[in-house]
Amino acid sequence: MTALEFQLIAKDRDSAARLGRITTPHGRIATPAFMPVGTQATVKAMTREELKEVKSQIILANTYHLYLRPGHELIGRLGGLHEFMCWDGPILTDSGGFQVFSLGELCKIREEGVTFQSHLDGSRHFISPEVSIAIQEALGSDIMMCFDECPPSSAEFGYVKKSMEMTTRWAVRCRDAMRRDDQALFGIVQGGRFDELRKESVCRLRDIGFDGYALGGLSVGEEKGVMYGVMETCEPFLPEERPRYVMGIGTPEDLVEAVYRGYDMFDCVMPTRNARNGMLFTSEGTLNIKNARYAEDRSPIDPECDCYVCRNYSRAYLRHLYRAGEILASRFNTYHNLHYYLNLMEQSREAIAEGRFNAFRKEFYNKREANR
RNA sequence: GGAGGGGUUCCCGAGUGGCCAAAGGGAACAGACUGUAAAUCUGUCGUCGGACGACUUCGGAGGUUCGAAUCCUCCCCCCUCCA
Repeated sequence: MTALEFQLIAKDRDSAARLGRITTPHGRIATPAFMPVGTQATVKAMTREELKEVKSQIILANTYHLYLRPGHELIGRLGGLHEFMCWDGPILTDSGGFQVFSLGELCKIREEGVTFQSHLDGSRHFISPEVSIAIQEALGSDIMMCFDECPPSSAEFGYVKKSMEMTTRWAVRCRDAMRRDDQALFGIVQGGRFDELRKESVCRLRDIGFDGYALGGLSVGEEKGVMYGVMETCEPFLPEERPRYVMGIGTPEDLVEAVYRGYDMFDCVMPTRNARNGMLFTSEGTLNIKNARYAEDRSPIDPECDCYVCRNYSRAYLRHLYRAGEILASRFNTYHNLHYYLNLMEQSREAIAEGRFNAFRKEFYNKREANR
């Protein structure tokens, strides 16, 4: 598999943090990297130009959603996802495994695959590892994800063990189903909160061999300590020369902690969804732009931020836009939040490159503490 | 001038003798959101008190009744139609 190259550029002295570079057919990605989520072939509220302005290097799209609408075959006929959505950078597609988890009762999971009902019209469908890969190949993403099962954090050992073993078998089927050689495939580590299952999952995936390795089944309701613990458990067993992706995280703190523990790629709906719900990220913590105390606040969202929104607009105006239900509120809030996340990653990379990630991490927390 | 309809808690609006501090919606205030069924969802929303409760409310004033937003009398205001 040569569709993806990973170069390890530097390792932090005092932590597991690492600086790297991924090369895909659609460009390079400096890691650690945050990947904005564009489930339905759009990062909600953002144009391509805006995504570039905030320095998005790679974005996500979702197999499940695009299969249902507009249909992966249609996207394939139109030249693939890059051409369809007019994004010429790298794209990672999630396999649809997470939807099996989040759609709950609409799904039935068996060894062959998952039968489910569309959340759009109730129609019945079937996705297996082979189908998921076929969809992702039609979409033409740079990085495909294995089709996996993502159990809730409350799942007990016996269930998680069986689930992880099935996910591992599915991983083999995914790899065997690949027909194209210009796409990379990442395996997904499962095993819930159980260290021995996580270890086993990592080792078995490593034996199969993937272009990169992802931790799945995190940020699904478990305690922070469990999440960080799983990262620590898996890290020593992950091949150093391959990118490591923690799926679905997280808060800014989660990202800093994951980088600290040696992970390279992250994605989360938090900056985009929460933006649309009025929650903004700043160097001093979060703020809810809906709150009455910003009614006459002339300051920018984050005094330390140099994004387009912070350079031009006041909290008072953004609060007004939100309350008035104006579409610009979603756009500005999303723009700022993505800028914050992507900037946090850029700063992390600089810190690692300069061998001061620990100090960076400490300062990150100090600023928050000072303004509580 | 005549006929009819109506004034309800910040707004709109249900309620027409007790189960009404009063449905529902909006606004307001606060919270949640982690591989997006999300520009979504939850809570509070007369005053005071932890809960139970107490007190003050349904245009105004009086009255009937054990009990009134609901019935009666007068007054004030608004709307529609006719002249």
